[in-house]
Amino acid sequence: MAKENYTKYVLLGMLTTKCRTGYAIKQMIDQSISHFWKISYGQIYPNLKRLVEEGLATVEDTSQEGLPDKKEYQITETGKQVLQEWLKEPISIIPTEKNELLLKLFFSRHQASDSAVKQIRSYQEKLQERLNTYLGIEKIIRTDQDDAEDAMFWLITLDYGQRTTKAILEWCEVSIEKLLKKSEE
Amino acid sequence: MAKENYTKYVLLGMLTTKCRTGYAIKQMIDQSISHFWKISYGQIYPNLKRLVEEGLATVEDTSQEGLPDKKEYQITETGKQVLQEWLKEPISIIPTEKNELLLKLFFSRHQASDSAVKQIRSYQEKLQERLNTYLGIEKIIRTDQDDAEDAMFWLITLDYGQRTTKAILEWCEVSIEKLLKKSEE
DNA sequence: CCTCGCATGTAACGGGTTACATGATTTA
DNA sequence: TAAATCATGTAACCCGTTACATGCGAGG
Repeated sequence: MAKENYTKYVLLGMLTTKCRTGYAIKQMIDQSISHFWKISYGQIYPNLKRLVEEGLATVEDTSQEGLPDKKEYQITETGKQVLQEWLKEPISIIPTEKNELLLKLFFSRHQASDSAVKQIRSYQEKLQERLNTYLGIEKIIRTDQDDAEDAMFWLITLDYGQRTTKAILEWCEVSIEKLLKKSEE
Repeated sequence: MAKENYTKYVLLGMLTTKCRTGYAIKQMIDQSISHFWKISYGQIYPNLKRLVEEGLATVEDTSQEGLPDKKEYQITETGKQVLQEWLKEPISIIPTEKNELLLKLFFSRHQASDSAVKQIRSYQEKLQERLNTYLGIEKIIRTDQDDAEDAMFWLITLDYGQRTTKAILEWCEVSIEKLLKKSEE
């Protein structure tokens, strides 16, 4: 029941795009999958090294004029196979995402109603910002013709974010109303 | 920027309900907030101990006939205050939940379309089950008149789960269609 | 001269899961 | 007699975040 090392597959997948360096991968992630998968350099660099050790990628040191040296990674055939096998593997469990707002609401009997309403409102604002970010990402994907082959799948993942965000936004409205009604009584 | 120890507040909150022992808390969580907050004994017991050390709860050893000994916890006044302060504190960030399905879809250009469709279908089934679980929880909440004061808030958190799940279910339908259309071409 | 962008890396720390250990009683 | 329920607890391990360290070059 070993926990899967997803980072490995993220890196492998990213190496199938134009990304070649740890730095570029990080940037790419921030602009594409960051709404459902964040990653830090603390994970990227050690794991890239590991990929090479496992024969799933190769490195090449490149010195650039006027810029710091890079390590350019490339996925190997074995790496591609490992990626494809993982893609086929069915997802075992849908993990439950922890939600601090819901946790607070769950115990909100110990709080004034308007205080709970405030919490939801601030959540709402943040979600609205998030929705805007999604629109930004969508623009990037639709503009960048380099990745036309990938675009469709990327847009599907984006759609997920947009739909769920909208649903939660509606929930915010409804819940605020419920709470206000209650405090009127 | 210290990471908050949410477990502490979960336990504090649970101690405001009928739960008195670590075992009972675990059960309660599994039946109520498990859809947005899971917890294991490995967290519960050490943290209960810590609550007592910090004066947020008290313990009492109880021996029962025919049953193992228990440690009955009770929240203190300080504990209640700490809980209430935390409830008021606005949520800093909405964390991004990691989603394995989206990760796979994002890289699905390296996979046959029907394989991606299979992934979504299996996700769909799991979500359907989850929706059923939510209905089960709803029944428990609506039946159990012990917790009438809490019920409203509990139902609000449930509603969140139901709405988002339905939205994702719709997304599944739409995405499958998109993929099928694509493979027809 | 300072900051930003490019670029790589590590160590400490903290949270959480899993597996293991124990043990009584009831029920099938 | 085996399994399930009640009940508590720990240690190993993994994953990930944060903070820190380094260093060059361009532009303001």
